[in-house]
Amino acid sequence: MRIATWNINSLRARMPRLLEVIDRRKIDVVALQEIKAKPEQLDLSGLTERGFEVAAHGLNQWNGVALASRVGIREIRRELPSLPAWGEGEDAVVEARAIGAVVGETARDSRPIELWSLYVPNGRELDHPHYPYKLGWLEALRSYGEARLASSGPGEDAGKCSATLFAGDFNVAPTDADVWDMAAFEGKTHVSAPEREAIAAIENAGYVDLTRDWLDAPGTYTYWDYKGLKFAKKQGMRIDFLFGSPAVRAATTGAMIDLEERAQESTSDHAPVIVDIHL
DNA sequence: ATGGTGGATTATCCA
Repeated sequence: MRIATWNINSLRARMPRLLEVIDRRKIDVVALQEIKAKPEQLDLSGLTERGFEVAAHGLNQWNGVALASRVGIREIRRELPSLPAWGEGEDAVVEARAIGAVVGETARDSRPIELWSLYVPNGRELDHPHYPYKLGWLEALRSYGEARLASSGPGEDAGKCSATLFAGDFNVAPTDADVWDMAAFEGKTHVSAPEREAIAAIENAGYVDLTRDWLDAPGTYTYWDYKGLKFAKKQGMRIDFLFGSPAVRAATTGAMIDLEERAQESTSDHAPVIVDIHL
């Protein structure tokens, strides 16, 4: 099963590109972020013609996530537990920045995976209220991930429960090698110690970055700002990840970042990140 | 020091 995660920066603007990536890379399941649309605004015919089931979740024009699978969607989970709300008083909402689904119980793949498409809040500035919101959001993710592993003891269906995958745009570069120039990020979000500690806590809970071992580091990034020809100058950041539980990690046979796609005209500022998993 | 680009929505906001 080939699983991709892609911050697509508008699913409506980018549907032709998504279909081309799916066809060229033979993607079975894709987690999308920044779909920038409400589910009812989407024309999904290109995906359904290819045998995909789609689940989308979005509240406004800039966040919003989706999952598309052609190995089946058995069950949809619309929100992670205990995500913090953003906003004041009556306007406070739990933003649509996570959608989960259990996918992949087919003849080819003997065990299903609980897969989450995540858009971790950006944080904006270190002194902005969105920054502690981001840290709280990551802590809620860690807590859920830890509970998932703890609940899958040997007594009860351990293999099934522990096949968990958190895929998406984490808006954190976990190490200095994951940004093109640390000096350019002094005093900025995405590289601060608390953000990196929040990612490390998810790793310490038992989740593994499935791509790191398969990449040529440094300089293998997933995001390059549209501004200033950053892709041509190889000035990017690695902020898009698939974090797998031990069962998923053991079943991973390869990974790549689709730099070909990022080089196309009219594509997202993020590249698709792709892993092969054989459970 | 500012603005550089792009999307959705419509002159700003967000990334």
